[in-house]
Amino acid sequence: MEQIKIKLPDGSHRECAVGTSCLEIAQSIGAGLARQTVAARVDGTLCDVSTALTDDASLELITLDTAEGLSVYRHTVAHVMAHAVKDIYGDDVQVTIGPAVQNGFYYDFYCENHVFTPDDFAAIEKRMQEIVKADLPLERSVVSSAEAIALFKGMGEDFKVELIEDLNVATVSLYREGDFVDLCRGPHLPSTGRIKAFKLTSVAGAYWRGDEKRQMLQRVYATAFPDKKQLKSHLAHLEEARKRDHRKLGRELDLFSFSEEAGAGLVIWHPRGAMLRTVLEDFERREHLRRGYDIVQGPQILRTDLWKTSGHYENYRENMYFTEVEGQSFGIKPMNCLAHMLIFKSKLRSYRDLPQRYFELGTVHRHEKSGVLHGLTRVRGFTQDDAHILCAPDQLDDEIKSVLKFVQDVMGIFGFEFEMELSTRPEKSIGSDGDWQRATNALESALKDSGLPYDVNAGDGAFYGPKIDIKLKDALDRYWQCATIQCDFTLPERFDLNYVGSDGEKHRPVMVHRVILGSIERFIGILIEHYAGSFPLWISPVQAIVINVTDNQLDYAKQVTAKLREAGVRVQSDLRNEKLGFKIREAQMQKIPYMLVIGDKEMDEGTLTPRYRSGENLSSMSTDQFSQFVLDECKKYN
RNA sequence: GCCCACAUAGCUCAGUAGGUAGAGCACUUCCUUGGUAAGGAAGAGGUCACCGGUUCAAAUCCGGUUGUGGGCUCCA
Repeated sequence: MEQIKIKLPDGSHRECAVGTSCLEIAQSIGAGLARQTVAARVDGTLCDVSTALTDDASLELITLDTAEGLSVYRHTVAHVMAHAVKDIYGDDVQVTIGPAVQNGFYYDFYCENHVFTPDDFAAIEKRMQEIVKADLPLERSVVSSAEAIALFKGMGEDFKVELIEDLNVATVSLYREGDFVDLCRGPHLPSTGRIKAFKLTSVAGAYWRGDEKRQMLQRVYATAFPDKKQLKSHLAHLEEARKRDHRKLGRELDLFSFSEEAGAGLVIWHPRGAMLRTVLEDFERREHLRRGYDIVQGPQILRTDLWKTSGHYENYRENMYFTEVEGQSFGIKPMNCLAHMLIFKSKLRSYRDLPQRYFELGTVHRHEKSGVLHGLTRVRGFTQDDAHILCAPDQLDDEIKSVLKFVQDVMGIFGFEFEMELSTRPEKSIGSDGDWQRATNALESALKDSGLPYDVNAGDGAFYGPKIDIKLKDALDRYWQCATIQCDFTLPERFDLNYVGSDGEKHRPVMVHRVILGSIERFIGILIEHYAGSFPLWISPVQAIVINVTDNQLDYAKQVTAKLREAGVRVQSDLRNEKLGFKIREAQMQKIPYMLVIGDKEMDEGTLTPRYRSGENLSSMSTDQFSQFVLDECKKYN
């Protein structure tokens, strides 16, 4: 029999007979590997493990412990879910698409007669179990598009027909398991019996092909794992996320609220939340001054004509709030850059004055669509730590580098890791090739300089310039877009900004928009979940609470509280006529870092005994010692 | 904005053949003076989100509005 030569990723080669399947190669290497293998890549093309090798080729076996392998696994479970739904609801339901996603998979169904609810999950899961138990093989076949269209038309699957028509290819592949057949590129597990653990999680609406003008489908979300243990730990992870939900903690810790009367998406900061903000804002002001920024402040409203000049009126009017007084129309600012440009324009600028770095904790209002609002992370009124750097083109490089360093420093302080993305020139854009090149180079060289990995999103930049987006990773491994650095060639042009160069001629400055935390509201939302409400001492709105054991120490406890407050410690007291254990419990639930216990012993010694929220008791110390300790701790971040 | 669901005391939630409301915690008062995650008793607290409709009668059924949740689309 004719032999072929298969190259493996480690560089080694194997000889085998023509027609040997990928799975057989895996088996020849080891039974364990074969059990783990869910797909293969032959000469760079992903395929089923059953694929027969007909020629010399390179082969990579895709195992379940890789992200790709897990995706294949989940994709097969998605088919099983669609299969189960078709079995139960029959022709009432049309199947559409069902891909694997971040933590599981979904399948979109079209159905007019039935609205899926979590009450349906048990029945669907039960049917899925039966399909898994039947261990049906997934059989791949390749047919002409015309044949496939005829097949799906016959089944009344109009969405599949549309998909095939739009693919506009000669042949398509189908996967069949028992009597269920689905259009699919694959690859898939060899049989349904390989599925070990899955769970339906939620149901939601989704537009057909993501187009809001098209049919609304019913999306069933689910997740699947190689074994029950991993599924269980994933569900526990979700539970932990629920516990940390900033909307829940925001209420429990009395940080903020929303009011139906006031309007959606407008945050009402309670004393503790406002203190948290204040601490962050003070931190930001210090850090910006230290790095050569000037603090500025623009008005909340600006004449509508100005928003027409900037182009915002034309492009983002729908999302702006307007107000009219005495026949004059004003736009409530959705961004802070306009006033900053007016500052630059307020006098003649020399190249010697550059760069100008204007920093503003700027509160903006954007009318976000009602459906997108979410706690603090998506609101209609919020404050950005916004700065605009106006510089000469040859200064761009240094400026971007120092912004990136700034981001790095701040993220380190809060204990966030982050990822970065560079977005380059889109097709529709303004500005000269030279400008784009220079700006993109500046961004790229800063990224390289940082020594951190980054992705490139080619053509994903704003129409007015390239940008770097920074996504921070929180304690639950979720990614959040916060910081962004954007080069802008449009606004300096539109507002005719210029400076006098060393040659005595007028030149156009480049503008860099950048935020570090992004929106204070959003950042606080993320911080709450990142720390699960247990803020580090330096940002805790309440750093310590004085707790007396009995009424006997009432006066002394009041003196201690006053003294600590005087020294600059954010302190409160709980002097209620309650048992110590009860007051400790409440302080614990409020996640206050230090509980300062005062009984007769402390009163006699002139001390207090701090209890850290971990439960650990420190040794007794004087009021001065404690306040010094707190201030020293905070100084590390100042 | 779209799809689905939800809205009862400060909080978490009960309250289905339509007959004007209940628990726990929190709150107030009293008793208790107790050393590290809930001491005891009593009391007060609700136009059942809002507007309209059906009905002898609506927290309950219907429509609308506002808000909230899960998604989709969007995020200058």
